[in-house]
Formats: sequence, structure tokens, C-alpha cells
Amino acid sequence: MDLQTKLNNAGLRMTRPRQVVLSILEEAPVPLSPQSIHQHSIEAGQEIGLVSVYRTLEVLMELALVRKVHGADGCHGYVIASPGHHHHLVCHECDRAIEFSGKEDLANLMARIQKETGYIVDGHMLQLYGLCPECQSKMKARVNE
Amino acid sequence: MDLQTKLNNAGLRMTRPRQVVLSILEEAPVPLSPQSIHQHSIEAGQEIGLVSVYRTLEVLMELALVRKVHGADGCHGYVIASPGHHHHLVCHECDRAIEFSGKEDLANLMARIQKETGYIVDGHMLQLYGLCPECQSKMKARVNE
DNA sequence: CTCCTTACTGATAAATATTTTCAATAAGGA
DNA sequence: TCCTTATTGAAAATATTTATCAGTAAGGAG
Repeated sequence: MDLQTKLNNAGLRMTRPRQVVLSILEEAPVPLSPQSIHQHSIEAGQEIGLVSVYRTLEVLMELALVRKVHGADGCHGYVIASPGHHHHLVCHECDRAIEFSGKEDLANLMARIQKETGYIVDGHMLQLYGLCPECQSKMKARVNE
Repeated sequence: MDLQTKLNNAGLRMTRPRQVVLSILEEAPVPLSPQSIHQHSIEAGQEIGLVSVYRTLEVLMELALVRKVHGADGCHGYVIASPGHHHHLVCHECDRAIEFSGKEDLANLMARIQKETGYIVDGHMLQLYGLCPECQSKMKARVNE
């Protein structure tokens, strides 16, 4: 199902701002804040009101087309969501984020916790932090200076 | 090592605001925002400047005495940290949060991802969401009305 | 116990970030 | 092509977080 249809099914419309926000996030290798999405839109000659960025992100979140990622410090950004449920691995040097799947590994854990706590566990958020290959190289290079 | 010593070792001082913030977080079963910590301090007749709350939280984070939890929607709050590394299970009805340990379960996953991606994985954040026992009861009660 | 250094607080102000409001615009079904 | 109504953008209102600075008090030295 394409974007247009997906939006229309929800009683929503396909508009330029929505296309632009989505395409900016598709290009971006790192999570972007509303502010920086707005900035990108200006630089691309496709300015969108900052307010619309907020609203658009809200809509795209509901449609599960984008996801929120949290930095280790709590500030968050948005990334494009690929189909299915994935988690993110974020480089703490350059913020580059990639997705990975952890379904199976978590299933055990969640079942165990549910049993131990009496909670009904129905959701989870997992993020890993690390150093991406490129930043590893840069780091080595710096050591050898 | 007690709080006083811990602070002094870091060249910091033990002050009333720090005690109050800490004790408020110790009492709270749910993550609190800076605003609500401030509010609590007023209600307890121990008002602390909002600015100090922010500063205090920063300090307590550095000392690993409190931790940040993220809601599914991204808004975050602070909870008291028990010793060792733990994760949080948050009730999406009442926000009640409890800790759990997932070290072992995650170790495998992290090792696997590290191999698959080439990233050096050195950190993680895991949160589970669910329905706490009390809210489960309430829900059942409502159904039977 | 008192003094002295300096970390800390609280008030104010400034900077950021987010939400609300509303008239004008445009998406898309009839 | 027209009409309904979701959506946009601009401005303003809120909320959140950070910076500044003079006054206060923690805690080591004597």
C-alpha cells in the first residue's frame, strides 16, 4: 500500500509538507529534530512551516511511518521507520543510526519479566549505543597522529 | 558509601535541595518531571527553586543516583536509581514504574548485533511497557459494571 | 567554635521548544 | 468543475530549559 492510499484510508490527505518531511527523513542517516527537519526543508528550497513539521510528525507517528529515537541523554529525534518492528543502534560520535531486529531475543526476556512482576507486558523500547565503523577508523587515525 | 561522602568525594556539597529532590524521588512510584518535582517540593512545604531542581537532577544523574525514563511518546521523567544496572517497566495506565534486570538476556543480543553491524556496542537502553497488576484489576472491575 | 573559601541557591531574564488559534488554501470525492 | 473540509502558515500564547549574578551557606582549616 502506497503512502497516498495509506493516508486516504485514514481520512487524511497527501500534501507537499508531508512528502517533504518524509523525503528528508528518508535521506537522513541520523535522527532529526523538528527544528532540523525545518532547517533541511529550507535548505532544500522546500520550506515548510515549523508548526507543520510538528503536526506532520505527529501524523507520521500515528501511521507508524516514522519513529522516535532517544539519545542517551534524553533528547530525541525522528527517523524513518522501515516495515516491521525494529530497534535502533546509534553511534554516540556521529549519531548515525541503523536498525536491527531483536524480536526473538526479547520475547524470552519479556515473558520472564511478565511472570516475575505480574505486569502484562505489551510493549518495549530498546536502543543500543555504540561506535560505528567509520568513527572507529577516525579514532584509530587520530591515535596514530 | 553514603550520600554525603559520595558528594564530597566529587567536590560537591550536601545541601537541602539535593536532599529534598532525592527524597521526593524515593517516595515516588512513578517517574517525575522537573516540573512535578518542583510541585511536590512546594506541597511538602520544602520549596526548591525550579532552576535548582534542574541543576540537582543534572548532578544526581552524574552520580548515577537517578535515571531518566522515556515514555513511549518521548516525554521523560526521573526515577531513583537502585544500585547496579536496571531497566524499567512502566505501566501505561498509571505510569507506575518498577525496575528489572536484563543483563544476561541482552548480552547475547548485543554480541550478535556487534558482529552483524561492525559497530562497537557499548551501551543500551531498554524499557518495557505494560499494565500493572492494580490497573489490571481496575480494568476487570470496569468490565463487570 | 569561628573564619574563609567557594560551591550552591534562588530570582530574574533570556533562549528554546512546543502548542493553540484562525483565516486562507488546496486535496480529492461527487 | 465544484464543494466540503483537512491542512497549511503566520502569529501569539505556553511551556521548557539554560544563563547570569548577587547573596547564602557547606565544610575544611585553624
